[in-house]
Amino acid sequence: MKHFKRTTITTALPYANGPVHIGHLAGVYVPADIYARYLRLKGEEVIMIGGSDEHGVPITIKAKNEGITPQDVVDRYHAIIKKSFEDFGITFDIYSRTTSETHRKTASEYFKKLYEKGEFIEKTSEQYYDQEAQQFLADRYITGTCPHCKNEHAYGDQCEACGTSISPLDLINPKSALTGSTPVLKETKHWYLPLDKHEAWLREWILNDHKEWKPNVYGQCKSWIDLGLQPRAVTRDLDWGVAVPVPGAEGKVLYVWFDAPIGYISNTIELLPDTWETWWKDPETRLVHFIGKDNIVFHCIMFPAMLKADGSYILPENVPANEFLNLEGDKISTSKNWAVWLHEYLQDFPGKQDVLRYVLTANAPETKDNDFTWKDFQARNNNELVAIFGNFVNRALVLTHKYFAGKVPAAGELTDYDRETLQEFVNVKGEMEKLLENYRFRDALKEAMNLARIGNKYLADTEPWKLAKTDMARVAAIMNFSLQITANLAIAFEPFLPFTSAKLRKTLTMPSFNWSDLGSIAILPNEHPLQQPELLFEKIEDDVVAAQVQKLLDTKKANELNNYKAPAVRETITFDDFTKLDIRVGTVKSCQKVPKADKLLEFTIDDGLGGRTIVSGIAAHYKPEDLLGKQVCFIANLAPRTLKGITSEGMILSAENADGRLAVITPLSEVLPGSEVK
RNA sequence: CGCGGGAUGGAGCAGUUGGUAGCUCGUUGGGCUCAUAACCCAAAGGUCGUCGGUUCGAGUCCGGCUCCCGCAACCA
Repeated sequence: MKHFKRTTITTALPYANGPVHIGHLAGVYVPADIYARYLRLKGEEVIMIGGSDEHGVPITIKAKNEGITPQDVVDRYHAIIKKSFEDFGITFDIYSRTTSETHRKTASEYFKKLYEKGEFIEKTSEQYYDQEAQQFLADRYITGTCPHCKNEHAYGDQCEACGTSISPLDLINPKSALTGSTPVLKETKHWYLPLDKHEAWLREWILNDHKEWKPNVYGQCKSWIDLGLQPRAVTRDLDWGVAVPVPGAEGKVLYVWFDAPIGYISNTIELLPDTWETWWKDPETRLVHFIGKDNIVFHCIMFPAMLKADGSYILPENVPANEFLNLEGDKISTSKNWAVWLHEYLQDFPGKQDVLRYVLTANAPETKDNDFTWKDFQARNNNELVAIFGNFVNRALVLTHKYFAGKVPAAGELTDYDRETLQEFVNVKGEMEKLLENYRFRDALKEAMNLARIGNKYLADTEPWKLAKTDMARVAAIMNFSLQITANLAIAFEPFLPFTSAKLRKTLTMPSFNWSDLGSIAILPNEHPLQQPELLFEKIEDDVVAAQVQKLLDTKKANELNNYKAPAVRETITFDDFTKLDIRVGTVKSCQKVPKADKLLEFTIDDGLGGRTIVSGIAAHYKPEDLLGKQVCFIANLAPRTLKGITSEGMILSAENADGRLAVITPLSEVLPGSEVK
């Protein structure tokens, strides 16, 4: 493996139209922080760059909807995001924003340099323009009739009814989603980065030189390159963003995908105004982009093409993109509020940053989409952190305080069993390094956890509490050995669980510590003083996770209601059509469940004409006794139908709610059975 | 037939160049009692989405199909 002098870590810039959630953390920030902490612990030079992405159309839409300025929107979310990262222990060297003056200047100059070098091509095209809103419309903000299936609510890029991709120009009867007005076609000029000209070296660089990239990353790049790269627009007609700094570009800004990655550079400049170039241009610097799977082509193809077009920059050494984290079986969604928000977690679980860090790492979506559930969160805390890690540390410290007054007792000659145990973790440093340097954080964490497992087994097998009656010298040796394992835990967990590691080091009176000590059993000297143990983790009770689940269920319920739109009215019918329907009121004389059918209830209805039998599929919503004696409306002249061997003579009417719940229709006051409904 | 990734015991995940399927949690039984009813040992549980092919031998290679996720607006 190539040796580097220093490492520049970038983390995907969270879009400042909402707070950060566990999906962002699991995909990007937790792994990046583990990597950064690990490298620092080894004494390497490293910077971790972060910031908010604050430009783009959705922010302007959100601002418009709320009646505030885009700046208000990004100020609000930037503050929340920055604070929650800090409290969570993500160790950015800088967390800035793309609305900063430094960024505006940097991005502007970056564009200008490429422009002057002739790295762009100019194209004029016709696009839909909303005269009322005075802006060009993104494809998604144009609706109209689908040319294929005639669905009237197709979007400018795709018809969700028939699934075909379409161009906004094909839409019949286009309408602006912003104002509802009919947009007009208008010519506009844009600058494009000709990715096709970069294809040859990109192919060589990724497909030959970086076969070690993760399969999802490599596969997606290969697919793009094999399909042939197309020029991509780097400017847009919009008033929120970095102005395009060349003549003839009034009212145009840099497109976010061009703008945002330059944020990595401008934030480095803000951090290190004098030496930033070392971190971006020296071939002995390792550049690593931590991102989610949705951002792969931007970081592997487009941003490298931008860097190459400039000519003075290094290219990323790796782009360890993660897959996605789902929440309780459904995908996380900012707009549907289906998420565990970091700032809310920090409020609901004070002091438990490491629990979330642990769960997100142990279940990180490194190779495929994974699922976060509160039940799993509780189980991993109670059965792993508390029971294995916390418990071992507590055992070792309590026993030492009991037998040796809180001072590290003298080590003894190693027995065969001691040596056997040592053999199990003497290589832990090398193993963890190999895994961490290959971005396999989940496995590296498992390796660290294994130390605690070894410790528990060691205590169970050596049984110092029994030997205390006969052989205190051996007990001393056992406790020394156990405490050395505990010290190893403090080092090994620093990248993963920094708060816990700090607490543990305090208890062990270990002000300084070295990664290179990992695997050693001579970390703590004889007579080294220990503090009173405090519990590293505490159990999370059922009611706490139940409350979180309930919070999500409430959200889900609220979403269903918010998203509910009454179905469109059907085709007009004549009065004659209506009179064909014979709707009556009847009284329920008897009602019972139909055997071997989940949904069916069998009714006997007094219809004033001698009674009739009706079978209705509402067993999931009503118990038979709920409806006995009640009056219901039914269609009296519907052709009979046999259900589960019972002939149903009509249909009982009920209304269906958004969540699928059924409500039987009943007259407001009692009428004679058989009365007509008109 | 748009492109990429995924589908492995109850749950969540590993499975490197094809050679008798592993890990953590959970479950069951036993042991221990220093420890946050924690810890240790053992066992049960999978025809590796599906159909077909290559091979002495396939979770692993090839082809068809099904389902999930992502990209093509926004979103890790």
